[in-house]
Amino acid sequence: MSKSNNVYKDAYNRGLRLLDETKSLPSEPELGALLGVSRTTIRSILARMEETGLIAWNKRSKTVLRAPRSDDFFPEEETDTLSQIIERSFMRRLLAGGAEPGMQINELELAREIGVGTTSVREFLIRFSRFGLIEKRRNSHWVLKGFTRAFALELTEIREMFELRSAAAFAALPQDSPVWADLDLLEDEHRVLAREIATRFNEFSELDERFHRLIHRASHNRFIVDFYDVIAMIFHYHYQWNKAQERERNEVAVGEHLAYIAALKSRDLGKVDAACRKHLKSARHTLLTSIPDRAALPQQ
Amino acid sequence: MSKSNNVYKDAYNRGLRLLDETKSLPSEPELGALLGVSRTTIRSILARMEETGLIAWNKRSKTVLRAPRSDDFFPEEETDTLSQIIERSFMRRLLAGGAEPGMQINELELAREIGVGTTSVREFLIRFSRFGLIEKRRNSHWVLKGFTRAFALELTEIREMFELRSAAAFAALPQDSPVWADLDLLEDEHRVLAREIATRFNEFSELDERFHRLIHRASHNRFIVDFYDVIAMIFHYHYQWNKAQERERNEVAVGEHLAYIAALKSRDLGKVDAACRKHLKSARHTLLTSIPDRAALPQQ
DNA sequence: ATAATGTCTTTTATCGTGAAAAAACATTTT
DNA sequence: AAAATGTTTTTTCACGATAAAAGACATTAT
Repeated sequence: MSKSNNVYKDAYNRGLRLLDETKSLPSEPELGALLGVSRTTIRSILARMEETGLIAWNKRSKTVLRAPRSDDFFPEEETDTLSQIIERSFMRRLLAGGAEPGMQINELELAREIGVGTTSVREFLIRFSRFGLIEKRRNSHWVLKGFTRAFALELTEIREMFELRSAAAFAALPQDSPVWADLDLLEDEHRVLAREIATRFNEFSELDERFHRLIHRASHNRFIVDFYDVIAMIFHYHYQWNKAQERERNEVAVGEHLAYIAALKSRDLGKVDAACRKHLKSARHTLLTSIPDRAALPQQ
Repeated sequence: MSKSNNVYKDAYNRGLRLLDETKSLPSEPELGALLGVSRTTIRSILARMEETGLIAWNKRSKTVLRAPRSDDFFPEEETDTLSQIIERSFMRRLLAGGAEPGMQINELELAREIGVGTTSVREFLIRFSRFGLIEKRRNSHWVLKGFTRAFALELTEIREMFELRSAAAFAALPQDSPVWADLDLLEDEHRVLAREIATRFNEFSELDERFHRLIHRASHNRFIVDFYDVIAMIFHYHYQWNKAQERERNEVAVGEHLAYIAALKSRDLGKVDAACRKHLKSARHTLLTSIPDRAALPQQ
């Protein structure tokens, strides 16, 4: 089958949304920059839009003829990257239970089960390995280390170390740094969310990630910034499967974020440290309580 | 060409060294455990040893007939992993100069130049990316971030954070922990090396790695332990190309290690912290002085 | 009965191949 | 002349295929 055209389909869908807003589309290079794809892909998109009667296309003129209907869009599942598909499948198995630490991971079996080539699975596993959940045996299989209590503790230990340092660096940033404006915007979003938490509590996870990434960026250290990928991945799946008291948890977290933001704005390192510690402590607690404790298992 | 048989060749070479020591070889499973390969590979090795008249092999009896000659060994370069070959090629280019930050990395070109398939190069780049020297642009090329001063500073910042914590954890380990014996052994090796530093200074780098890995392991944190891979990789290549004052540098470092070891044994956290800081400071200095300062380059 | 050897099956590592997407080059339009 | 469009080339991504290596099963020896 070689390569799927999900880049095209995804960009096409996003392109359809542009049609609502204007009478005519901009130049090809501009569209490319807007949708984050090459001109080659833009031209395929335009060609299809012309075919389906959405636009009239002649060289520079790209006039919108009608608004897109829901059946103009490609189905969501066709716009995913192979690597996203594999990740989702893999995490489902991992969290579905029956995935005991020490268990071995079979590339061929995974590939067959998901219906993709072995190369893609191999590449996924290599990329995934930096999360510390799997490990490779030289010229042999991968071993699942498992999403255990030990894993969560090791992860949060580093997270706390990194975030305390980043927060301190953040508070020390000069007044004219653009991050303060970013922080103000995030603060507003937090305020709005706090007010409407009853109905919009599930929007917190995305806000949470943006907030912590902003702070970590102040470290100016690529290893710290990159480590947030591990945390984000874990929290992403954690949020998906642990829905217990989600509203309450998020409400508390929003409050902690606001206190944390106030501390940062005060630029008082003692206050920043305290607010950061408090939030990280409850984040750790939330994560830990959602992990089944299989303490007695052999763990090599 | 599919797969090279370097596993077999490397294990064969290591197997030849066993012939010097005994009159007859152990069972196949035992040999497998000894050389770290499967029985399938062991049997190929035995078959060849029989063919070349090194042993007489009949079921359980594997009698050594003669000592191996130098032409019995496979040439060194045939025993390397593909991934080692690619890494070496890649690092040579990176350090040879002309590799400016921001430069793009072409998988196909690399593959052609090294004479391997693109898959292997891709997998190498994915694995290598965790070192923070390269970065992938979404469905496009890789970008070289470069072995810059900024990189070295970010690397050492994390290293210091992790090692101070590990050293403290180490010093807090109970007296009956086996690490103290390991530490004693390493101390002896340091003493011996200190005495013969004039001629054996180039053996330091390997000892250095073993020492620091022992300390990091005390953290019981996979992220800390794994991070040492980044440091080890950088120092490995750094040692290879910066030979200026190698003897003096290593002599100083051995001394610092001995002081560091003494501090650990004292279990006095203040002393440990001081000795660790002192050593890390000079390690950082050594690394920084060997990096050409191309500060003015755009660095995205 | 345990542990080795002998044989067969499965999995991993690597390549060449081809379609999707990007990038480079050439031509036209404003 | 600058910026767009049109065309061609190159690179990335993903697959199936194949030899090396691992692993499983069957048989034999202690």
